[in-house]
Amino acid sequence: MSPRSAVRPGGRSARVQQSVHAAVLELQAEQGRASLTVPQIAARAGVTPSTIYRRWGDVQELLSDVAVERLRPEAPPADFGNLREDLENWAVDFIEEMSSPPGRSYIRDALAGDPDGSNAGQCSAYAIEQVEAILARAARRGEHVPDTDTVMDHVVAPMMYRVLFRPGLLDPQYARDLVTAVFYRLMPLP
Amino acid sequence: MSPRSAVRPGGRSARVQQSVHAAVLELQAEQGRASLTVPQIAARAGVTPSTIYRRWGDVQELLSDVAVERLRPEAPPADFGNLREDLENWAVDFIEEMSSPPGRSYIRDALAGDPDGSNAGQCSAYAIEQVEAILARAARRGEHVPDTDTVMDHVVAPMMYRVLFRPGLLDPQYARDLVTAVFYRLMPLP
DNA sequence: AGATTAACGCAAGGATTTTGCGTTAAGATT
DNA sequence: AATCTTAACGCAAAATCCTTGCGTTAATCT
Repeated sequence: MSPRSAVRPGGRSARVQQSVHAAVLELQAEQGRASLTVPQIAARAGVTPSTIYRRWGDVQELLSDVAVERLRPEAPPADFGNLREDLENWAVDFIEEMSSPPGRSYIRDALAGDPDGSNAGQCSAYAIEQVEAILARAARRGEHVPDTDTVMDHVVAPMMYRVLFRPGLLDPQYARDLVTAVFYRLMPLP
Repeated sequence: MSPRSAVRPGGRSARVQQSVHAAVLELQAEQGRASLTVPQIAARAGVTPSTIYRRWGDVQELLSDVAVERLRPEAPPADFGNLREDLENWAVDFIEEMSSPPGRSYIRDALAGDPDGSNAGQCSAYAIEQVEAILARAARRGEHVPDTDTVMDHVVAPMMYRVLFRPGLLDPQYARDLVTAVFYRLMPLP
């Protein structure tokens, strides 16, 4: 749920949403998100504060809304011709994006202003979508592929756990090692 | 960091912290955490709002402080005599606590009002402490044990990911399956 | 016991949030 | 295309919350 409830999709409402989002991004870049206030965002966006309060409720829900939009993947995962490289490169890109200061900030904002968990669900839906694209492509090639949930549990989840709870233990090699472990697990036992 | 900076540990400061924490828990139980305000908490605790503002900054940091305290394990993991059962039972307890409505609420609060990530770090430190206790006990018995990080990455992280991002996919059997997978991985390959 | 100073209470001033009401314009109907 | 309905907006007043200066209390140190 971007805005508080179903919003008229076009015209003035769309313009307001766009200018408010743009104002948030501008002000975040200028002064960080700690000191953002609704009246300030409203002034920059050219709307009245009450418009923001009625539509988003408070600053956090607005920031959560903006964060989810910025976390949406912009392109399908790159195709390297085989599952292993596809997964490894996607995981490395993912960890680099999510562990960067803005990435971590967006994740925390997305979770913080999300009373019903729908924004968090959208974040995982983005990751699932990307993983499934990689797995489906590999399956079409005839490769043996793990379940989506296996990749989510053992590649995505460990990375996100460290982003949220253990920053400082994150580097591209960690992402590669997690992918390697999934392939190791994929091999048949004696 | 519970309070904003080093706080005098005893006497009046300790009483204020205790009564404020108690007030938060009471009001949370009575009316949920969405409508909590600092003046309301202050009134219930018998202190002035400025005391709370100066010590915790805002409602979120206070809630984060309270949440971390409630997430602290109360006892060391139960001893069933072998690693497998110790881990399985601990993981089941963990998932039940973390996926319950209050558990999820505390985790989200702990993350939300935590500008520098220290409260989040404390949460993972609690889990690490419990896991290490289980592993050390098994090692003393002479059992073959996985690394702490392996358990954190492939048991704790997937559970926490689902708690935060995919509620509805959580049950005790999932916790057991994650532990099973770690043991499967522990077996030597041909 | 006395000195030092962190933490608290009070109260004023400033900023933010809420709310009622009139107006605008998006989407539906004919 | 003109009209109707009502969601969304702007404005402004009122309520609430947050900040801050200053005097007081009491925890800690010597």
